[in-house]
Amino acid sequence: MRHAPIAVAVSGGADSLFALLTLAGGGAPVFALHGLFQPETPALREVRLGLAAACRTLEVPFHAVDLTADFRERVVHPFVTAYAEGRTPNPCALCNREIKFGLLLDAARSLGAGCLATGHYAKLSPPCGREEETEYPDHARNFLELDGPALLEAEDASKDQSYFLSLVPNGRLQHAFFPLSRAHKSEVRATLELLGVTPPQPLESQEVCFIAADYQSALPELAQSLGVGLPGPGPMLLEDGTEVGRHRGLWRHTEGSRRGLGVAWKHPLYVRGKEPKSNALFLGEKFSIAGCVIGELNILLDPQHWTGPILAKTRYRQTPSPTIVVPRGLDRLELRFLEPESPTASGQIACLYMPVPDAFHSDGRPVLRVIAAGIIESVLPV
RNA sequence: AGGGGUGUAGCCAAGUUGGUAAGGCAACGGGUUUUGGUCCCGUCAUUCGUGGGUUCGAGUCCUCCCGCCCCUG
Repeated sequence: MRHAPIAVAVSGGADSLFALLTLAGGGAPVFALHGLFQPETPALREVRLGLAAACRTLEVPFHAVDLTADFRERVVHPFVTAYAEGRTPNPCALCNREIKFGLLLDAARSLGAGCLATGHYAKLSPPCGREEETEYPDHARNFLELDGPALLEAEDASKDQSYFLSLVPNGRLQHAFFPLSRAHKSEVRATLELLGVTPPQPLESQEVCFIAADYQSALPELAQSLGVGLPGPGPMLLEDGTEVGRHRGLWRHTEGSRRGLGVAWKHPLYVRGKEPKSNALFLGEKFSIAGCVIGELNILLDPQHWTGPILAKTRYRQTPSPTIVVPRGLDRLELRFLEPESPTASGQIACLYMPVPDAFHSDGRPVLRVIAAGIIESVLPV
């Protein structure tokens, strides 16, 4: 039986190139798909041409699709709007939902692909277009078969990106494929080196891809180009109401942050909260939060199966920690952390995990499955 | 005007019986990192309001002047 080809999303970086090489070497029909997310600069043009050249060498068809307008509308605009309204957005999570596994996946399928592979470090069980894996015991398989495919943490814990993928709906994950699920970063580098392949974009993608430097210096211009107004300077207040200075815009600060306040105090001052209405920034000592309320939910496993311990992650680099989940109406969840967590902000992503029974990574830690995620609307004080 | 106090880096602030300038904050730089943030590391006073003096040696003692604060009139 003839399988539909697999499209491989190639950004120009090492990880997606490794994904392409892995699949192209596997004998299955593949083609490369390069999404243009931003207006093409000379540097981006170099990346695109480099990818096209690499694909010619590999004898893999290469396609490029222009998604700049959609990216601007669905990722950049909400990003700017969120800051303007006092939230702290997570554009990467939105991009995965809207663009990579939204429009780019659509493009892949309209080009005849059955699946879209990307260079993300995450795991799907079963992977798109493949049989269920047999590496786990029965308990695990029974759990993984519920509402599949199951989105799992990657083998390489330090690179796991399931958090950023957690807003992608089930129906979309069915067509996703992550060749790097078991790869380690060092392996990716070594393989590329061995094959003598140099990624057209040598630097790791980090920070916000559509912002060259830091967001603070780029946001005013972005906002202006999108016609979004950013609030201006306002007071910085201690909790007793003492004004200790002026901030240059609430969007420059986020809850829990310390740096950039410019206020010399007896101890470090942290942002305890913002009040868009009065344009005030509240400062105080370092603090923790007891939980949060999330909306815009993406339920990946029916809550009737949420019978085991649930772990939550409210930021990318955080060990998932035990949480009680309480429904709040029909479309919200309240997370109550068993232990206080460091602060997070509205607009950020909370991702919920459950350990897969009897399933462990090679380093012994349990395999975690993403069961739901949502966007943080408010945080609960300790 | 009189009495008391005080003056150490951008801010706060230690500096012991004089011995050759702690620490915190901020800032800047770097590290970790496909969001923001946290965190970690590094850099940051040849000089202690100013001018003299005592001393082998003074931020630390004496003294002049200057500034600021408080109290009394």
